[in-house]
Amino acid sequence: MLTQAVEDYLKAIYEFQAEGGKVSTTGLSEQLDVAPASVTGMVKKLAKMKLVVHEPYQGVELTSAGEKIALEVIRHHRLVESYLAEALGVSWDKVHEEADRWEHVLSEEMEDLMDDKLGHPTTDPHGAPIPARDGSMPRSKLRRLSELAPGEAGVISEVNDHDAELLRYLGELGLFPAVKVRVISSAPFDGPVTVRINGDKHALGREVAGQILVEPLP
Amino acid sequence: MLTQAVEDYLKAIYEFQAEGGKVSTTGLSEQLDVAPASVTGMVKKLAKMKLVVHEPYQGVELTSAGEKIALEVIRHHRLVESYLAEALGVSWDKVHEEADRWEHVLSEEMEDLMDDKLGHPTTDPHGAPIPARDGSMPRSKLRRLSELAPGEAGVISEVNDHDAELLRYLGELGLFPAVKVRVISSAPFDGPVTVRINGDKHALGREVAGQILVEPLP
DNA sequence: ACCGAATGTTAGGCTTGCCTAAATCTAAGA
DNA sequence: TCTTAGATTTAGGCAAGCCTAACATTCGGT
Repeated sequence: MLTQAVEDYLKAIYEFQAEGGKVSTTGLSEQLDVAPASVTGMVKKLAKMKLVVHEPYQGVELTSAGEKIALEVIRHHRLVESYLAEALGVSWDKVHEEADRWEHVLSEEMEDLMDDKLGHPTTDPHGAPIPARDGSMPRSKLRRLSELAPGEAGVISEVNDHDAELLRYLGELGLFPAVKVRVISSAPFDGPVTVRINGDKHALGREVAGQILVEPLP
Repeated sequence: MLTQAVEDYLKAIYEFQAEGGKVSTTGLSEQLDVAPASVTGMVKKLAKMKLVVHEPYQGVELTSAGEKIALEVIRHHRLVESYLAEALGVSWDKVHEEADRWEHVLSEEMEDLMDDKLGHPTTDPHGAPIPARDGSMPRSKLRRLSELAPGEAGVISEVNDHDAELLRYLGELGLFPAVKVRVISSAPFDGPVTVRINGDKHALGREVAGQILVEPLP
C-alpha cells in the first residue's frame, strides 16, 4: 500500500501537469503546504519508486505508472465529492476538503458502490471530469471564463478550490456552480471581463475571471 | 488533533474495559496487531497525556478525558457502520473493517449529516449501542445467547467481528443478525446450548454460544 | 558576460510509532 | 517458599516525513 503522502504528491503533480504548467518544487511545496526541502526529498523517493522522473533543478514529471496512480486517487477524490454533494447534501464549497481526507481510506468496493449509487457520473460537482476505472479521463469541455468570446454564454462549473478570497468574492456576486453567465465584453481579453449574471452586469478582474471555469452553452 | 494511533488505542482500551475485563498489554497488543513493547510505549504516552492511568505491570484504565475521546471514536465508528449498511448496502460482515478506516477522517459535520440521514439510530447493524453526541451510552439490552433461559427467545444481534471461523460456522447455520432464535436447552448453562433457528434445532458449543449476542424478546 | 534574486538541493535533526532483544516483574504450582 | 513460565517493561534501532540552515544552480536584467 502506498502512503497517504505519496498519493498526495502524485495527485498534486498530476494537477500541475494537467494545467499545462511545469511542475516546480516551489509549486508543490505551496500546494502541499510543506517546505521546499521536503518536496525535494519526497520527489527523490518517488523517482526511486519509478513513479516520477526527476531532473534536478529542472522539475519533475509523472511516469505512466505514476499517472495511473494519480488518476486513481483523483477518481476517488471526485467520486467522494460527488457522493457527498449528492447523497449527503454537503455544500459545494466544503466537499473538497472533506474528500481530501476520505480519498485515502476509500476501498475499491466503496468506490464502486458510490459510483453505482450516483449512476456513473463523468464530472464532479465542480464540473471536473471523473476518471473512469480504467484510468481514461473524460474529455472536459470546460474553458476559462475569460476565454469565452463576447456574446458567448456558459455555466459556471468550477473555481479553484482552496481560494477562500475568490470564493467569498464569488459569493458576493451570487456566483455559484450552475449559474448561467453571458460574456458581455472583454477588452481585448487581457483586461477585465464583463459578464451578465442573473440579469445584472458585473465586471470581473482578469485574474478572477481566469480562475472561473465555465461550460460553454451552444 | 489526535493521531490515528492514539484514537485506535483509546478505542481498544475502552472496548476491553466495557467487556469488564482487565486491560492487559498482551490483549491490546493482539487487538491492535502490534508488539507488546509497542503497547507499553504508547500507553506511557497516553498516560503522559492524562488519557489513561497506567500502573506498571498492573494494566491500564481510561481517565474520564480518555473515555470521552474513546466514545467519540466509537460513535463515529458505529455511525459509519450504520450508514454503510443502510445507505450503501454494504454487507453486515464488511462494514466493520471499512468503518475502522473511515472513523478517523469523519468530520463532525459529516457525522451529523449521516446521523440525520439515518434518523438518529441508537444501535449499529451489529446491535451495538451508538453513543450519543454528549457521550452518553444508550443502555444495551444485549445478552449472550448462552445466558438466555431455555424457552426464552431472542434476535441475533451481534457476533464478535474478526472471527472468521465463527462467521463461517454461523453462515452454515444460516445465522445472521435479526434472525430469531429460541433457546431449547442448555445443560445446565455451562454446557452446549440447543437453539431453534428458523425452525431447525442446532446444538451450539458453549464457546460459540458465548460469542453470540441476542436481544431478548418479551 | 556578469550578478543577484529566486529556485532547488543537501545536510543534519526531530517526532511518531513501530520493531527485536534483553531485562524484570508477577503469580501459580511444586 | 521457591521456581519458573508468562507477561511486561526497558533499551536500542529503524523508517517515514517533516523541518531549518547552508550550499548550489538557474536565469533575468544590466
